[in-house]
Amino acid sequence: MLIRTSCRQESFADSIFSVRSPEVLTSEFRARSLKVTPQRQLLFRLLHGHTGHPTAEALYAEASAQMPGISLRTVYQTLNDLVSMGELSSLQFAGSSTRFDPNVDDHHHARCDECGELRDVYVDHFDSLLVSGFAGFTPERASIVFGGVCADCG
Amino acid sequence: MLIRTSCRQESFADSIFSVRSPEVLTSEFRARSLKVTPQRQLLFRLLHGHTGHPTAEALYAEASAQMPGISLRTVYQTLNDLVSMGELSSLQFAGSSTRFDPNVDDHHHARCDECGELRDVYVDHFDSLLVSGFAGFTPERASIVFGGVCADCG
DNA sequence: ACTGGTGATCGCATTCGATGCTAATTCGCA
DNA sequence: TGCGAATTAGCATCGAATGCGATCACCAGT
Repeated sequence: MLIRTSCRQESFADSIFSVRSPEVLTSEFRARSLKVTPQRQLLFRLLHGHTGHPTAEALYAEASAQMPGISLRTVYQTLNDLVSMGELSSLQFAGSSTRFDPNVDDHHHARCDECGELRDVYVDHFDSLLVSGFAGFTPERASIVFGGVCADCG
Repeated sequence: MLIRTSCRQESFADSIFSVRSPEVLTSEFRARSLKVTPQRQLLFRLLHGHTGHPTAEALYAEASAQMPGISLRTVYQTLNDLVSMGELSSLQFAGSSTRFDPNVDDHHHARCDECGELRDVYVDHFDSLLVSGFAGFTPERASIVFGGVCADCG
């Protein structure tokens, strides 16, 4: 397949794309009459600065290390809250469990066929695409997933 | 979002995109030492001409009507065989079960946020996209999913 | 500070989609 | 026609995710 790539990644490397700061999330939760418990604060911290695409289980493992006894149920609960507040997005792929994406920027994904590794990619000139077949459908969003092999598996 | 749409759907409406004919699938199965049972023949027929994106359960329901006693297990088995032969593709979305796509043409999808309805769309000028962030990743495939509202739900 | 009320936590049960397993059966080549 | 190999069907199992409910804890208002 033919894909034009740009070198813009250097500029991206400088910025860190993650969920908003624990402080902001705290206010957001309070504003919605949701309580800010130690469990939630821990998850806020874990997510902030997270550049990967962790599963609920992975976050549960990280959280358990710092707070033994925290429940997987609580992790799911908080992640779902964040998703419905738009502070986090969730991704689903065949053959693996839901991944949570702390990057809520407008971006897309590349997924390795071998190991399942997921990386963020940025797409320009999206509006030069020419789409046929909508016929009454009103598009509001688009997400592109590139399949291929990552550097490690190549 | 800004998306250019073309009127090419009229020309597409003339063609029928579905899985290959039962005869072809029969030869394909034989060529791989896979047996062509009545259950499989039935599924070949159901899939051929199918323009939607049925789930395994839906196909099982259709199949059961014509062959009471057929097993859901067998339906999954045959669908998976077809997928690994490249005669069918499978799609997964959050909150719903795997959908099988009899259209193996190069195309993309639009999915209604309300009812989950899925339609095929065709994209031109894909190679005018400018992508950054691959960094070692070798893209081989891309799939675009448009989210929005369909004609019925709008 | 204290306290009441409302939401959260946790762990267990449950759901749902999908697959593993296996005895009995059937396909298809010779 | 017969034999070996693949398939079927049904049940068990699995994994991800959610429902539920008793207990607990945050926090707004006093």
